[in-house]
Amino acid sequence: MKLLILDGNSILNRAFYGIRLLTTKDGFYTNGIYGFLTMLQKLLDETQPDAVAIAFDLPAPTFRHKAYAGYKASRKGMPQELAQQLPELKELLRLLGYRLVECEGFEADDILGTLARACREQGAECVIATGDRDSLQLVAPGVTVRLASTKGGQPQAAFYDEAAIRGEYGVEPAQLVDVKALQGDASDNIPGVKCIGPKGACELIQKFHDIDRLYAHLDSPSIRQNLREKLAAGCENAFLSRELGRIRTDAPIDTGLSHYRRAGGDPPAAARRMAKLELFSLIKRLGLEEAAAVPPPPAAPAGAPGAPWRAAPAYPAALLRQLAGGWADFTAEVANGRVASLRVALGNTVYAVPADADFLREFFTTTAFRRSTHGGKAVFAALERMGVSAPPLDFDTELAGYLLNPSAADYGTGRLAAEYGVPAPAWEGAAPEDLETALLPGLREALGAALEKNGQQPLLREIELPLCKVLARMEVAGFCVDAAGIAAYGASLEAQAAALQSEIYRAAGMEFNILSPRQLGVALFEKLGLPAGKKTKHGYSTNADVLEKLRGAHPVVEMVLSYRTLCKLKSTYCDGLLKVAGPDGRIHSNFHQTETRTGRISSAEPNLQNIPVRTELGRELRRFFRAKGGWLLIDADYSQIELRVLAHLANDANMIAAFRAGGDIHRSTAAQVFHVPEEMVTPLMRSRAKAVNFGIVYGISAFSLAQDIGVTRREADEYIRAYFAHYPGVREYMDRVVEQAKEQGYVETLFGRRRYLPELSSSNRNLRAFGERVARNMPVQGAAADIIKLAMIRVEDRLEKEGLRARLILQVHDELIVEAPEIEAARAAALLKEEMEHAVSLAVPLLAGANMGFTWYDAKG
DNA sequence: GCAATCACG
DNA sequence: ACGTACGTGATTGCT
Repeated sequence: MKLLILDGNSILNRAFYGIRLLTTKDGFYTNGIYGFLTMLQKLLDETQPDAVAIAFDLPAPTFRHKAYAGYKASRKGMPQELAQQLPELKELLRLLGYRLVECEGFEADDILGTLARACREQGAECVIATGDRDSLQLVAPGVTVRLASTKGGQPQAAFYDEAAIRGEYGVEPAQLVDVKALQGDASDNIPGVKCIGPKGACELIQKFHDIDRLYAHLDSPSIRQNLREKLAAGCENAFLSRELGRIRTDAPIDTGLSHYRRAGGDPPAAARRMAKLELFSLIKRLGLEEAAAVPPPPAAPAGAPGAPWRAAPAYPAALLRQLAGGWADFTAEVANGRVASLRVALGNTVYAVPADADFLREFFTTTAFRRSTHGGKAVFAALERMGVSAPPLDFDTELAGYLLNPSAADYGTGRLAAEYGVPAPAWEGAAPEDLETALLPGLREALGAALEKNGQQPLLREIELPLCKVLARMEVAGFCVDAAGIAAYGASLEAQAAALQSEIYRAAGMEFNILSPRQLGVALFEKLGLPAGKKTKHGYSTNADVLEKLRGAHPVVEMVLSYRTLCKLKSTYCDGLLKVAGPDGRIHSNFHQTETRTGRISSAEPNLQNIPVRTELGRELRRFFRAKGGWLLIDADYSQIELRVLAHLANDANMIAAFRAGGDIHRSTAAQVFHVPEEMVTPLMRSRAKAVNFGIVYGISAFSLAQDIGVTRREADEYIRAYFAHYPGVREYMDRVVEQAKEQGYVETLFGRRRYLPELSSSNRNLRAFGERVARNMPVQGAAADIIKLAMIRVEDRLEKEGLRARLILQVHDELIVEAPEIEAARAAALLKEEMEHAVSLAVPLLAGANMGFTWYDAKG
């Protein structure tokens, strides 16, 4: 028999402070629960116990409080973020079948002691898991303590048996209580003897065995006079401390060890509770995925909700007839980039149909029924490759999940079903792909209702669903590249880097890996003795900001900066892009539609939204992004879209007037901030004003603005003050949006795109400040994202309606790139600019500039 | 798998 | 007194 005993409060504490704050989308903290259950699972794996007892403190005072009024008096209560997790954790543990032990008047420690004693008396083995060294006094033959701690942020665990304690303290476990009697314990407010620390206490107990004998031999010549005086003065405290520190072994609890075998519980209910807490990775780790699904209601007549499901083959024509007037909830099987078959859920049957282009054309264009799937972009991409053109879908469960909460980790069907309470289809032994299809009707209804409640249906219908198709077309189209040109450019970068490398070694007087921040730190700050600035977790910071300040200090600094640039361009861009260039000579990025928390799209594998442009060397890369033979690129970008959105949202008369006047907004801001007429604005003033404008959108602080533009904090303060004085509407708007976010728990864009901000109710001020900045920024960045999405939809629509072959190939947040046959280019450019500028109507005009060229380099202004 | 760095808007 | 701009993705080094 082996019993695992957990010190519940101690482990929960460790978990809470050891793991960064996690919350559900509406702000319930879960990091302690997550950490506790992860740790418990690890303990079970490690110790393989036959039974488990989990001890918790009760809030009532214990005998220790009665014996000593100061006991734990200095201890602050649990922060509210932790306290709210405790009842939830206990309930989860009960549902998982664990036995919790609490005892009025006693602490968890005493429960551990009592159970450990029961194990010894009954010849059972016992492992105590805790984060508290006090329990080490319980170590005995058959009783070990697994002590959890954190070392440099990393969780550590140490096993203590008798030998380990002798090794570390030089005393027997039972003597530790005497050590503590002398040493005291600040965290429990146990006094001990003044001026005696851990070392002195151990030495004395090693010599005298316990405090009784120590005080009996206080006149011993081996004790120095001033130590003797301190001991004498602290005598009463020492004996009181020992009583406070001694763990009791007689708490009135159940000591029948077999009663702690795991039993009962309700794992499915536990899994559903975890799903509500959005602890999906935990569900997976505990192997409860199946159980997490909401159980189907009891059997019902075929076709009714809850009736058993089945799979069946279907004739295409018959299926189309059957779907008429209703919804087609489908999944598509894509093979070799083509749609091979469809599965359609209808009346508790999943019909499988082989797909050819004719059937797909009918299925995806008929107005006889509505279509919904999970992740339609892949379907549209496959249809595009098959030459099937289709209107947008009517629903998409993945996109709906994203709109309901853009901060979720993923949008898997199982996860969404658990979160939104969609019952699992009643289907024993179903194939996974059938099961997913069968889940879709219920998911569509639940998510549709949630969207409706939020007023987000238009956002789905008018933006995300049509955009999904545009993105698919862009992915399939790709961007033509000159692979040979990239390779040659890469070879030249490599040669430059190699030359620079030897120069750096010579200048530094040593060879090391320049790309290793650690080794570079040693070289710069230890070998060369340059003044170290900021630090990172691992040592010196060596980022560009730090090195920039050291430029003049040593010639090697500038070389390191150049070396980094060259390596970055070579590895990320040349090597990276060549790796993914397709056999068609084009690069096909993936555009992620459910990735960002603001509503932007992102680009990956490869990322084409971060191709260098700010420095000339990097910008050269854009010469290798080109139009195919006989075609041209058109690059159009919005001018100051975020500031224009801000002017509109804040309804600030001055800012609106500035944009309507059509001048240079940064110049006009500079004139206001520096109290000079516009003609007197210098380039430096303008660039500082530009930084202020950016900062405002990001939720500025004077410190960061000062850092960014290299002025004192006081000056930055003054700029911000002047800014708000001249744009009072902006200040009012910023205050209003934060206040509203705190009331509602979320912010939203003009179009109803939401982001929940649990950070705003944190007791951590940094986190709260972050939440406030996000509250100011998201409605601006998000609305700009909404606007360019609308523009993309309208551009593609117009190009198709006007019968042009030109098409969108890339979006870079405020910039659209179209590839057009030369003969269409002028028309396409005009159309592009027009649709971008008229995507929405704001209080200020939207302006877009368009350029043409054979390469991206030339087309970008 | 994470931290540090750096590319973009 | 304290930490400090919003949103991404890819690469490298290192545990």
